Amino acid sequence: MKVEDKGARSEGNQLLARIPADLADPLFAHLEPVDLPQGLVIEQPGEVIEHVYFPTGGVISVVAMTPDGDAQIEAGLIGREGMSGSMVALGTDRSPHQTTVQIGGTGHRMAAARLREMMREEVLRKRLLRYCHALSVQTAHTALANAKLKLDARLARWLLMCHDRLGCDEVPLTHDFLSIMLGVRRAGVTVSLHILEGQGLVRATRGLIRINDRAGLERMAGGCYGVPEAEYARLLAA
Amino acid sequence: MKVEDKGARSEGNQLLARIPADLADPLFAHLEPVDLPQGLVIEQPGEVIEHVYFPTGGVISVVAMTPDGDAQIEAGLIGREGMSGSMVALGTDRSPHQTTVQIGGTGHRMAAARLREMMREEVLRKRLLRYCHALSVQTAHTALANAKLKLDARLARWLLMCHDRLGCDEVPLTHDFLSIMLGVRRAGVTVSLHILEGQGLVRATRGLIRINDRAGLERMAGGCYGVPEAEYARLLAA
DNA sequence: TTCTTTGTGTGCGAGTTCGCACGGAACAAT
DNA sequence: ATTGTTCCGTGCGAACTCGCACACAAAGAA
Repeated sequence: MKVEDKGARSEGNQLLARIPADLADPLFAHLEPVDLPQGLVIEQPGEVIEHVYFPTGGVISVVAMTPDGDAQIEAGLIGREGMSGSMVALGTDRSPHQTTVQIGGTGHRMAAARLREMMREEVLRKRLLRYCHALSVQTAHTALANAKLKLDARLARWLLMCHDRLGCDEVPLTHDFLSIMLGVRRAGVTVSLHILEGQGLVRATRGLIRINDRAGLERMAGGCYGVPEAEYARLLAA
Repeated sequence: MKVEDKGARSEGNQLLARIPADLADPLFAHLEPVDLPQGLVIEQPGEVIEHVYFPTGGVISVVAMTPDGDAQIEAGLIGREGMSGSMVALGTDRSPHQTTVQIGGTGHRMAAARLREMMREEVLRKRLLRYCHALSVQTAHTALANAKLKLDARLARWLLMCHDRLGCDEVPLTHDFLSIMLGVRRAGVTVSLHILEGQGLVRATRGLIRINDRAGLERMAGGCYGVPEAEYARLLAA
């Protein structure tokens, strides 16, 4: 294996980065590179999870829903900083949520059974459990945003979280997709985007939103962006 | 130690119940019975958690907030089925949330450091991590309820979750307290309670809400109650 | 090109919650 | 019995989002 290989594989996903070499080798032996096309359903509610995914690009979202499926909302956003299937690390093989690829990208996957074995390694276990905590803080603040923010602000927050994970100023999504994530009307998203555009924070064209002013978006999100991100940084960054 | 003692201590908190005897004895040696008066602040955002609490009565709530504290919402409800300080089990000693006693009661507490040691025991670790998962499902569905339900339904859901944890039809709370938990106006709670009362689901008097019709409340909550409860039952009940 | 699909812009009435504000009722303490 | 405090009921205009509906525009297929 060439030196770049290790660098490349470590850089791709931040959860898997900075793992000690003696652990990294067996770990990566169980990882399989995968494509993550937009729309791919990774987990279905109540169904056994076969693989967990470590994105290196793109965005995955966890959607909480009622059993009949007539109400749904995004409860978690996952990119190269995290992983899907965190509940496997918590000792269960399924969950009542649906998980899909929001923005296409790439990543690595591992059989859920392998992950359960690898969790015996203390370094990895600690890291993944801390991520579970960070993810649950994110979900809690989504609950906060859903309850207290108006649409413009929620949209700003969502775009910021997406921007963090993409590492790129262009978010390839339609208003329709966003409206599902935020649990609002498609027309409402259109209007709110105009407000953000009016302030020069973003620029929207057909199926694409370009982030122009992060600081402005953070202001717009009114204190509801940042706490989960800080918690992640505290526990899992460099 | 008398036989009843073990029965009593095991029955009190459902997370600690049904722990094998050889583990239960060292575990309970580290537990200290405590009173949980309404209003007691158990955790402050960003401050190190000294103890984790296993309620045997009453209700504890986890509140997510912005750093300045001018927006806050309940993100988790904990009773005798669970514990406070689950993030200690996930490997961190603090969180950005505030945790307080909503409805006074009793419980046991353990030093956070002791819990970290006890987590080496596989049986306990598995059980607590599964609880972390159940709690995060609860938070996700709170996000769902906050986004999609109107106030009557959210209130119904909240009362149901409280009822589960109290094992008693009387919820001793003021409209003001409820309004903070739900992140709405106090007056809004008053009106919504009248709607529930109008349908004979509850009966409210000064500082007290009596649950009359659980099934009716579940209908009112429109599918947003039940999923986290089922997940808990699947993973942690008998 | 022409047609079709998909995505976006807009309008309007209705429903929900907000913010504010005040009156009255229950309870505790003196 | 009086006072002070907490809690509950109510009203009103403003703000936000909804649900529905339709026109237009851009991209792709025939």
